[in-house]
Amino acid sequence: MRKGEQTRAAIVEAALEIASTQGLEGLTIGSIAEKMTMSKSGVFAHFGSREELQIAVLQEYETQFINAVLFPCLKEPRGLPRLRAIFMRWLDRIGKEIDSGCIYISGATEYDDRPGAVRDVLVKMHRDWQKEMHRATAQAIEENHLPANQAHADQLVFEMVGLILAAHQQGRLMGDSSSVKRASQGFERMIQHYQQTQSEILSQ
Amino acid sequence: MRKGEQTRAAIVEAALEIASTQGLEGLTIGSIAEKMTMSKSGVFAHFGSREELQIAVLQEYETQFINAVLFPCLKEPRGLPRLRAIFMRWLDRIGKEIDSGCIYISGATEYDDRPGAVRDVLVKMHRDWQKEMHRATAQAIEENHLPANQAHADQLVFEMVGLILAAHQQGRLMGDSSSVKRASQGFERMIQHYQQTQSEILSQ
DNA sequence: TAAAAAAACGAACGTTCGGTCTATTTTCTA
DNA sequence: TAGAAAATAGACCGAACGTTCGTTTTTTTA
Repeated sequence: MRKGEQTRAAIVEAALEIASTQGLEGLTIGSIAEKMTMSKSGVFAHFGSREELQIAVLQEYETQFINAVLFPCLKEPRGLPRLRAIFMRWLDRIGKEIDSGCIYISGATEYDDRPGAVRDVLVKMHRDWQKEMHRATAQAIEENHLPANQAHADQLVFEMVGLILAAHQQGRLMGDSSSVKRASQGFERMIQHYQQTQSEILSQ
Repeated sequence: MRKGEQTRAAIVEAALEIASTQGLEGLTIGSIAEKMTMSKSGVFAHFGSREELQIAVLQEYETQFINAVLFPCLKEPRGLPRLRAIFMRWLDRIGKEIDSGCIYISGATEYDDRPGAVRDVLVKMHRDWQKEMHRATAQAIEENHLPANQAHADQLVFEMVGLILAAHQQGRLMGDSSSVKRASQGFERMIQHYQQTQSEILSQ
């Protein structure tokens, strides 16, 4: 019904804010209730379990992530321009999340060894996102913006993930204000290297 | 006294195992007590607080880490050989920790937004380790194994951190069995690139 | 070997957690 | 606008948490 959906959406939004700083594990029904000035049971009734609530938060994050990072880049030309745009928007978002935290990243370490529905959803989201990155990279190869060796695509995605993770950790834990710049420099250096490479290094 | 120190060391060891899989936050005094077949209060008395216990676990991890990763590499020739040896041993350790988990990495996301003594200790350990990496990189520059631009050293350390983080996440969360190989390929590619570079890209 | 010191125990504490249940209020619908 | 359905409140549960405390057992020392 109308009112219920409205409240549910507001709860998920509040929960996402809490989960960003406290992690999905630090997300408690009591803390949401307080933030919403509602009773615990009122919050709880919208989800049925904490697990469902955590999954709802993850799905909301995914929606926002795709809207903010991927969609605006689809108007860029296929190939390297689009790949670069995606990485830069991703990195830009990480930069903004240095204050708040990224639940994709915190969730990854929280749930990398905790089986269950939350982990399954999280893994799928990571996998889906990396598939998008892989597609953009493969297109850059098709367009001859990068040398024609599909084996490079996985490696490129892997290294992009690394640059993002480093930017997040160095920015948040170590207080390194130049971490975003370092990640973008790393990206440009990586692209430059692959463009020069006659694909003799990794194909072997 | 004799017996007390012995028990304390055994507790820390057991705690380290638990923290590896459950994280420093998932480390409870009850779980240690169970593993040690001791009473909760018996475990507790050795530390005085959970925070002290967590710090003891971190210090034990640091000792093991330095012994396993850094020390064996000091007999390698200064410069690139030693730098490469350090990275490879670090990566090798991460590979072994794909089953158990690395508390440096899980702790980094658990405590990146949680002020306190545990975070302070964790930050110092990360900082100290990155200083070691920086030193090894700077020596490689001194030895002319890498082009003479000290500005590169920070960037190299940053990218190495990224490769390690990616190997850990992809291996543990995504079940990617080739993550260690990808990280080592990334390292070699990075070194190769810096060796070719006439330092015109990053110095600007 | 007896006294002193250290180590370990076990019960209980106050608190917080996710979750349940019932009653009441609010919202939607016929 | 009356009645059905949905939403919320509030009291409560059992379990787990870190921590405290008085007591007992074990170890060390004199």
